[in-house]
Amino acid sequence: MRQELTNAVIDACKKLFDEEPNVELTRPDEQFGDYATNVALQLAGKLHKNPHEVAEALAANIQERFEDQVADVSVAGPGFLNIRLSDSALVAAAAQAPAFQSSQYKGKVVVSDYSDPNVFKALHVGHLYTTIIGDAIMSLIEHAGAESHRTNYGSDVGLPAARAMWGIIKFIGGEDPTKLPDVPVAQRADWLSQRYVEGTAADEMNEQAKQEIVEINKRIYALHASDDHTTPFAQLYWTCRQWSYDYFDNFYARVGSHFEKYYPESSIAPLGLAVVKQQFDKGVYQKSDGAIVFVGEPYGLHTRVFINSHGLPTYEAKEVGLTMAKDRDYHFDFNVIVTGSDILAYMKVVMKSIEQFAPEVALHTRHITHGNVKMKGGIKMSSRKGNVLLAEDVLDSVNALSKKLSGRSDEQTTLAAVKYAFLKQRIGQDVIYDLEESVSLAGNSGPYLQYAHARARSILSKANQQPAEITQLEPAERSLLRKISEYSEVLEKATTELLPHHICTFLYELAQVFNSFYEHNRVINSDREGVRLTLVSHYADTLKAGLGLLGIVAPDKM
RNA sequence: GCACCUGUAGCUCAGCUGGAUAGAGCGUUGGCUUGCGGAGCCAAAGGUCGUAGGUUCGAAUCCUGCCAGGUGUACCA
Repeated sequence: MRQELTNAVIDACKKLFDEEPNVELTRPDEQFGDYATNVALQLAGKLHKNPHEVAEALAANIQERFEDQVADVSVAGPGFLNIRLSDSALVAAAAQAPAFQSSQYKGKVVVSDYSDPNVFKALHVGHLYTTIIGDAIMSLIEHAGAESHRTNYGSDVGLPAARAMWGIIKFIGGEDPTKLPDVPVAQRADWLSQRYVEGTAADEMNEQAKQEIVEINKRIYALHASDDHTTPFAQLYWTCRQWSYDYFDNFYARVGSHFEKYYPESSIAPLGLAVVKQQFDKGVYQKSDGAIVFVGEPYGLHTRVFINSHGLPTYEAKEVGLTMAKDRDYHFDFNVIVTGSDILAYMKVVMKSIEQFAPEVALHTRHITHGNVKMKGGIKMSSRKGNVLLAEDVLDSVNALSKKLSGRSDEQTTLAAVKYAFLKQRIGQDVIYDLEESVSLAGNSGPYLQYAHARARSILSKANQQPAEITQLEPAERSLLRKISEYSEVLEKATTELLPHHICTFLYELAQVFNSFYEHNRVINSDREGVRLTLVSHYADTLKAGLGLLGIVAPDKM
């Protein structure tokens, strides 16, 4: 309906004024109508006419075209054209399947990587955030018709791994894998992250430890190169590495995420190294101070090291390897990478270098960046200092808060609260995490929406009549249906911009409209029960669909 | 220094491809429960949209300067 109206407005402008302006139908305040456009204001200046006259002429023309579907076209304010649909047209618009197939994504292969935790380190609130964001973005793309593949770039080599290994060896008093069973299963993840913190501290404070860690770093690469699983050092490494992956899997299962593939850095580094070396020979990369770099200055970027002077690949070379591996494995149409905004500049250099030898790969890669999660007061967390808020602690503390409120522990409510709290904010800026204020269970929150859904389902389950076809609407009913009809437009916007927060904003507004309706209008045992049941049913389905895209369960009871 | 991002109510945020009285939540104050689930509803107070200019019929939204904060700026990720 929206598209038909848009076309009609354009056509009317052509016929009446021989102009083809940019027409966008917006959703105005309800008092003005269902759709509005400012074309008359645009044209008036150009034509040197009074905007009201232009608008009046357009209004009459548009009204003629839609006898049944448009109830009213009026001119208001400085010259806005306000269109009000007839009840039957509104019913039809709202009944449109909430499916939205985007031509941009339909049938396309989209591969993503996000979350990207480091082996040996604990998952902190930042991982939780990036996982939730990444999931929602991929849901949107998937829902738009893409064939999606979610991957996770887990780092298991490099300096952080070396620091952790140093800490492990020091703690157990030597390269002795038989000591590992002493660590209780439930504490493995915590134990590893402690060793990492110790290794990092030593690396920064102690010159001898620093030397040892450089050596360990080389040995880790070497054991991968020789596929060593037998030496004590290798056994220590592989066992602890597996502990980390088990821990990741458990956590992702808890939040409802699933990655079809891990790309461990160890398997990516050789490819990155090879590609960079190969392209070095072809002149893409250059030698500088014993390292291999990409010179970014000609492109307005800066120069970065891809292979360091020890011959080891840096993050940049690994990122080259990862991108090429994803293309090799999936032949993607789109490659989506979700990370914190702190690596924006690096990624530009990496992609610019890839563009030199695989332009289509670089062109089809979209790097989405988000802000950092900060503590109340804007304090930045640091895993190196060990003062992080762990991902699981966030969930556990919200769970405890929820239990205090409702008297029982409910993981679905907890996840809804946390996911929604993170998703409702536009992606890009830092988010402040505060248990009391940010992760709320009331107001504009996930649990509010779950509750709203459960109430609606409860009404439906207690109904006496069957839902009836809507032929005519009372004002409050119309407001509700009007809001429901916005869903497909919101979905389109969220998908086009890859910004899930638009869905949050809409769902909350929708629930508010419904709750207000519900408070003032009886459904069951009213003389309009059948019609209202249809509305409630439609509303509940819309809520459920929207929450589903956000990765939030919409329970029938709670 | 340079580059990028941010600055909207006490707090946390929407609104930003220019448009009709700048909106929510939390918090504060006051109402609503013999009725479909009160995690709810209704209402009030609270804003020179960082600041100074510019463009425009019209600017929170676009442009420029300034102020404040954040991130990045070669062998960490």
